[in-house]
Amino acid sequence: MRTVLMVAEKPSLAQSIAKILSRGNMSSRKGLNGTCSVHEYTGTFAGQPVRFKMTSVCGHVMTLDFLGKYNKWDKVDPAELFSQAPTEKKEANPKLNMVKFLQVEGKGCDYIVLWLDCDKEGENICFEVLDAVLPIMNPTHGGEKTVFRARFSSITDTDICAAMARLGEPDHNEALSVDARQELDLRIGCAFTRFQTKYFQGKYGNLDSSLISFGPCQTPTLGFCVERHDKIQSFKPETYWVLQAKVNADKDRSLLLDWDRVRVFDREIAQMFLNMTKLEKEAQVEATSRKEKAKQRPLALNTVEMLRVASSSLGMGPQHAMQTAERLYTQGYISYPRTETTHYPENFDLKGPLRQQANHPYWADTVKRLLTEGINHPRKGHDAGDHPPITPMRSATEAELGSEAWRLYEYITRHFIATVSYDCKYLQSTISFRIGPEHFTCTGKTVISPGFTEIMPWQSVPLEESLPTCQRGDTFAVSEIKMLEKQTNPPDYLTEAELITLMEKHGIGTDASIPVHINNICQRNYVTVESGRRLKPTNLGIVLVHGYYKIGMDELMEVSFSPLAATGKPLSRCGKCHRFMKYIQAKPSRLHCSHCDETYTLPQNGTIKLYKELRCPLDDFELVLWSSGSRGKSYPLCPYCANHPPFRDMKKGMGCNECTHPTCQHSLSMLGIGQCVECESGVLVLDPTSGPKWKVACNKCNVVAHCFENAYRVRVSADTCSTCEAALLAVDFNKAKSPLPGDETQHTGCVFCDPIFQELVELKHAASCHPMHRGGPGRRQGRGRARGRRPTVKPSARRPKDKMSALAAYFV
DNA sequence: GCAAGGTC
Repeated sequence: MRTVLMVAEKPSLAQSIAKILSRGNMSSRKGLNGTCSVHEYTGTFAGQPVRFKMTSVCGHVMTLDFLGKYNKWDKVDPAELFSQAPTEKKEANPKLNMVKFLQVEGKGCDYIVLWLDCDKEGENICFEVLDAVLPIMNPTHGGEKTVFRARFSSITDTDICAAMARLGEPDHNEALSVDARQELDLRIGCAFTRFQTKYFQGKYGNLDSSLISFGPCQTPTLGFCVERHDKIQSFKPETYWVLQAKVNADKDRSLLLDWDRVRVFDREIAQMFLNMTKLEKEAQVEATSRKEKAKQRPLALNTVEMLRVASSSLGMGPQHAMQTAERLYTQGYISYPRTETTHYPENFDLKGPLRQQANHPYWADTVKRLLTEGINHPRKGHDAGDHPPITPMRSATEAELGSEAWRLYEYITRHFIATVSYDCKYLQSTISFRIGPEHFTCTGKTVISPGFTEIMPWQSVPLEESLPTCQRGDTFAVSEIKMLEKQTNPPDYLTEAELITLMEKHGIGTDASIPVHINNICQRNYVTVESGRRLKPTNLGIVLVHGYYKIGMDELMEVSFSPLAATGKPLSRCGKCHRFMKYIQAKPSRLHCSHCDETYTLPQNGTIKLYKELRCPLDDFELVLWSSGSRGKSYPLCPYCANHPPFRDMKKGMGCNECTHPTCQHSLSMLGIGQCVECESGVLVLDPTSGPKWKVACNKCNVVAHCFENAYRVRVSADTCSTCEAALLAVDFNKAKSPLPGDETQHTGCVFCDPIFQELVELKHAASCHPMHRGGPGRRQGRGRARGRRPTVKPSARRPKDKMSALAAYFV
């Protein structure tokens, strides 16, 4: 007979599930670690009779840590922990000998069914179990499937049986996401903790810097406390004014009325309203209403709510409350105390636990009444698929439990009785008054039936005097009307209960770990617990959190500045997503693609325009035209190439006039004419956008040659000058404006050597006309053919030897 | 000596 090994996440679940699947017909024994049990029974699986072995692990089998040698704080740079230090998986709890236990039980098994909790951590534990067990299980028979995953959402007969009937496979990706989470937690936590601790160690006399920890959960937890502290510190009280009126209800009773305007923040305005009402002798009833309202019974109790109430009403910290609850659970007084669920399964036996309380000295009457008159169905809550809500399982007295455990038990029990009790019903009466032109209201509540508030008296509708019976048109004598000056108050420090709510809302920690994180920030001396279990950050806690904000800077900057995506104007299209990028003019000017979340720096100190919607042939980004002004130079550039140079000999920030692309029409290769007359490495490049005041500009220095004014077309020819190797320019003029001899409108020649062009070219500097920069005798006038390649050949090799003075005269 | 997750 083949054997099916089944593994749950914890011993209690293995037992419950085995009980359901075996219909109570199983034999149980303890495993070798003394903690996990094995429940065995027979049944059918995959159409054959089999033996089932249901057991469990105890949470995670493995834990992630750095290799042992990285434990030496003095010898390891924390930065190494952040990225390079290798990690290894170790047994989470060596005492439990979990791997050995799984292997002993798994040996000789043919199939495995994974009953781990149905969340990511559970999925990860599936693979921890498989790593331990698969190598020692029987070999598979002809590719038959042997690994199964049971997916269930509650521990009920129907759900468990349905899961068994529809087994799937474990999800490796979910498990891997937990591996990633573990590694991030470890690296971030350890690296920053060691860095902070070492940084502050021995620096300040009054600071206990033995351990200054940082973590992805504990630090945000502390952050909430400091945030509240900052709100208190920066609070500026405001004065406001309220009108308060009293009317005579009966002979000896007066009624306090609330002003419909609630309050005003301007004294003179308040005074004006007072003046308008203070001489009135009567308050007139304008309307009355009576509405029946209900205060809902509580949802069934889950861990987080229990911790909240333990803190706020019992003054019991979450860690302590959890320990107490666990003891009550192991002693059989309450059900499993770690659950997110606030919904009882349909077939949950609510009367059983209730009957247990029928003779309790404190609430026997209430319970007996519920049992005889019928219980109310609990409200529909949230089913997280883990465990039923926290429920008292057995009656207990204070003497039996001791004061602390009793108080928690009493609360859990009262809460449970409340969930099967009726809502509290009350009558809300409202009378609307008018005194002069101003409106006032008076409300009163009277309880119709207390419902659950009988067992939870602290939830009672506060006793209020009932309102006099009256109707529209009645009048009451005004006994007093006055103006009260009050002030807005700062919030108080965060209560533990509020912190738990914030953590839950922001997904910091889990129901099981929230108490640990809160405990951590207390133990590390980041916060102290004040009266009413309010958490007041210490100087250390405040300084740390403020420091993190400063490092992040965003928090401070965003107050005054808007993010990139919300700034700038659409200019050119991104080559990746083909959406418009925004041009941010503020220095340093850049283009930002909000879709790709990429920023491209642009050359500074000039203007940027779209360049005819032309695109770079390399990356499809739309080109932009950079210009230093009408008398300066301009060139197209590709935003992507300028930030990611496409060729080896290009540098960041280069435009198309320095691009060595062999065929692109905007490149140096196609528009370059010859070496610069002034600088060593520059090349004069035709600016194709400059007509009709054509320019040739050096792509390195600020030399600009103005030429061929009024030509309607200037092109760089493929031919070169036979004397100086510079590229020839082909120039076209209109007939009317042609400066060419005869009636010529076209001419092709060398810009340096051609006598006809001599009159048509003038050298200037882009930025300055200082004589120092003018070309002249003795200065360097190298130039040469640069087309198709950068002038990598030394200028001197191609410099015409006998033309120095001629060129000097020519260009000045 | 460090994190966070699971469970005892």
